[in-house]
Amino acid sequence: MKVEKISELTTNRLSVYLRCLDELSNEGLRTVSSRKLATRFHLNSAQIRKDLACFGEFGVRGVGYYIEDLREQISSILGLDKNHRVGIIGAGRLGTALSNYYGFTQTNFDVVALFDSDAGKIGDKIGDVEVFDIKNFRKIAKRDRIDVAVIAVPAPYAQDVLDRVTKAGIKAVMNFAPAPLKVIEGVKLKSVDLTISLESLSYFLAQPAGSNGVD
Amino acid sequence: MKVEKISELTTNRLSVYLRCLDELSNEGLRTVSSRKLATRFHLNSAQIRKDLACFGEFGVRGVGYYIEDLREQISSILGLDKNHRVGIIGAGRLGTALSNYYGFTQTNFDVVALFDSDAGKIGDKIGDVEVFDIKNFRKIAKRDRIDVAVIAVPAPYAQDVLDRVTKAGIKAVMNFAPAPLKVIEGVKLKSVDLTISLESLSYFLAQPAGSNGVD
DNA sequence: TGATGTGAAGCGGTTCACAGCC
DNA sequence: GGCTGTGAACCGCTTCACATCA
Repeated sequence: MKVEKISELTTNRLSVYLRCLDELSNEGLRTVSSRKLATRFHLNSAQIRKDLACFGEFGVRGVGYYIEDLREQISSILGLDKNHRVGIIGAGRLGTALSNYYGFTQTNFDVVALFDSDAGKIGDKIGDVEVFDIKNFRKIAKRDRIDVAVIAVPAPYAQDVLDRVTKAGIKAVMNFAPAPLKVIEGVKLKSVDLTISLESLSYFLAQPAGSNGVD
Repeated sequence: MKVEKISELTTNRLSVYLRCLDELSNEGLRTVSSRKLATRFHLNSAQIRKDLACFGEFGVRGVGYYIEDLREQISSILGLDKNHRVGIIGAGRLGTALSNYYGFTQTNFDVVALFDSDAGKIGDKIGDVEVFDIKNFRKIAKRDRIDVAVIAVPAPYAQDVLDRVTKAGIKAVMNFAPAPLKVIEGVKLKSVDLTISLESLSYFLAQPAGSNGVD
């Protein structure tokens, strides 16, 4: 077992492994080897072993991994046994869509508040989540024990929003605005930039057929 | 100018540079050096120069880059001067939210059709986009000249949908389902996995404060 | 002088290959 | 025999440092 710093790429893959194990578990399997996992889900067996070895010796030589045991181990590593309370900033189309997103509703993340600066939206309810004035973020965040912020505002406002939520003590932020943001030490920022993804597709389609690589 | 294979990381950054240049352009600036670009937008100047050098010599020594000229060059490289027609498979919450997403409506991507297998949804209109039976994908894709597919169905159906759209000749696919998908040669697949992003935040929050790296 | 474009060095992640264990 | 865990090799991306040019 390594004690070095864990790469984010490794933890990202743990998420993937977990979902693969869920599928195998649903099929009633009890054990799986890294090779079987790899061939079935288009992964690399050495990488699976190396990723898991960062956190302990979960496997049994000659056998593989016990699926249920490994699921629990990975869940625990990823902190999926702890609940988080999410505040979404931006009650526009994206923000309201996210507040209903099953990824939030079916996991250990609960959306407990929306925020906006538009007086016309403040006080609205999206599902059973209320829209608050962004000016009251600190107060509401404290009252509702929000520990994760989701930025779903237009790009020009994203940095301001990020600064505001980090000043309120939020340590984990997911950003959907297509803008490069600067975050202070000790805060985790994950950006999902659909613009980049779309333009990447655009670039691919602009290449002469067959001359470009594929994911 | 290199003629080697262009890394996807490079083209992703071109998207970022383009938006940075848009901002500078709006401020009325005419030129910018890689160093100024880097310090202002939290980027690396050497990387900017190297990325751009892959496609030509756009800069002027002693001066920097002409903003308007560079914007046009990058737009052209990314194929943003060509229009694309998007079909979204999955008319659930995510699919319908995406069909209204400004990223689609304000760029060279037009959403022209939605698809679903739920008879209760087929024939509906989301905005002015109709929902078709996924069984008719090939026919509608041809009729409406769809060249980009967006997968917004639950994970267990994602691979089937991907196979169907690639068989219909689609060469560029954006996937929102949290599942590792296998794609045939010559097709570009971009996956946006919110589950991974959320679990990454969960992992970070589960670490003892200060022991974990930050983006 | 000031900035680009680029070979070379550095670094981190992936893959290989095998010792060690069940 | 089969599979894990892991040092070593490999590979690709990033960063440095500087020759080159306006």
